[in-house]
Amino acid sequence: MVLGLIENAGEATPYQLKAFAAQSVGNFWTIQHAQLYTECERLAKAGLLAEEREKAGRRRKTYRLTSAGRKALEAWRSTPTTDIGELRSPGLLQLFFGADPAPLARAQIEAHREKLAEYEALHGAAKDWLPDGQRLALESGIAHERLWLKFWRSLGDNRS
Amino acid sequence: MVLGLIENAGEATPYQLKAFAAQSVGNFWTIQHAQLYTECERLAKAGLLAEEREKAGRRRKTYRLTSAGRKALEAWRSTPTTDIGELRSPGLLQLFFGADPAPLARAQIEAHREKLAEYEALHGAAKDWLPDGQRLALESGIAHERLWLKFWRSLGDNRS
DNA sequence: AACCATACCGTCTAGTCTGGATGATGCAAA
DNA sequence: TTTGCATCATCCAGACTAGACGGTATGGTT
Repeated sequence: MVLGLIENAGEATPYQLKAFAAQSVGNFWTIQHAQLYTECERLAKAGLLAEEREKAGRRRKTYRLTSAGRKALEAWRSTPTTDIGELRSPGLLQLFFGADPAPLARAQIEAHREKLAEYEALHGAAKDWLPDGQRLALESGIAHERLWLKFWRSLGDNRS
Repeated sequence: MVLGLIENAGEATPYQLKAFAAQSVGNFWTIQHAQLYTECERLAKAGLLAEEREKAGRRRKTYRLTSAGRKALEAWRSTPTTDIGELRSPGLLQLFFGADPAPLARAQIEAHREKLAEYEALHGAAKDWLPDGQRLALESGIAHERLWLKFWRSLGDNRS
């Protein structure tokens, strides 16, 4: 993920990566911001990133891909994973263990509705210039949000 | 999750919990088996579980809910979460960062198809006696698998 | 010119979790 | 009796989490 973000950006500080991630890939794959700093260091030590540090002031570290980094990213990208991940929905966990469906459904509907609105706004604004992969990932996110809404609406009192 | 599993089981050793989780909640919420041992200890220390250890042989530790544990579980269960979790699909991540859709789609379709078949077999066998929450969670899993299949089939060469 | 509010940016820590190795016990078949 | 397999528990290094904390730059106010 870090290599991919840096490829997109050309070059970036960890702090910038944090901002990039927050409004794109972060919607379905999150990491802590502190992690970005250690991960960049690790990747630099492994020779996949080149590090350049400001001499004065904030002494920001800027990273860019090395050719080894580009190669590693490309290798990862061209090896289709068969890992399907997991849903990891806290609401589903509560339901699984016997929570009362109606109030849970209300809470989840509200939250998913917000998320869906956010995705749709983004999609409307960006669908024409987003790279294919990013647009497809967003569309997948939208479809999943719609499914969640359908699921939770089918429970409970059907009033929202 | 641990409290919920132990409530279901009445009493259990961490090793048994591992088995219970693997074929139920583990499908959408996984933890490492080593974690079950430390988590049970932690919960026992917090007074939520009672621990009983065999005197001889394997010296297994068996856990059951204390009344405080029952209360904590019930409190968690009756506080609907607004956390919607995240997708965290490695395949989607590759797609997002520009992977070639066709071969990726093939790999994902195959994996999701297997998972769906597993869920459907389980659903067919257990839908009549499973508690509502567990059945609904399973049905939600099935719906998501179908969505994933639809998504990945819409990419690539459409040949599977 | 001194001050202040706010954004920007990076680091740190304790506790938790991961992946997987390691090793021990019990049981049944050869 | 040995051997092999399933059962069961623990351990470790490294990674990650949640969030506190602290420093730096900028522009506006007094």
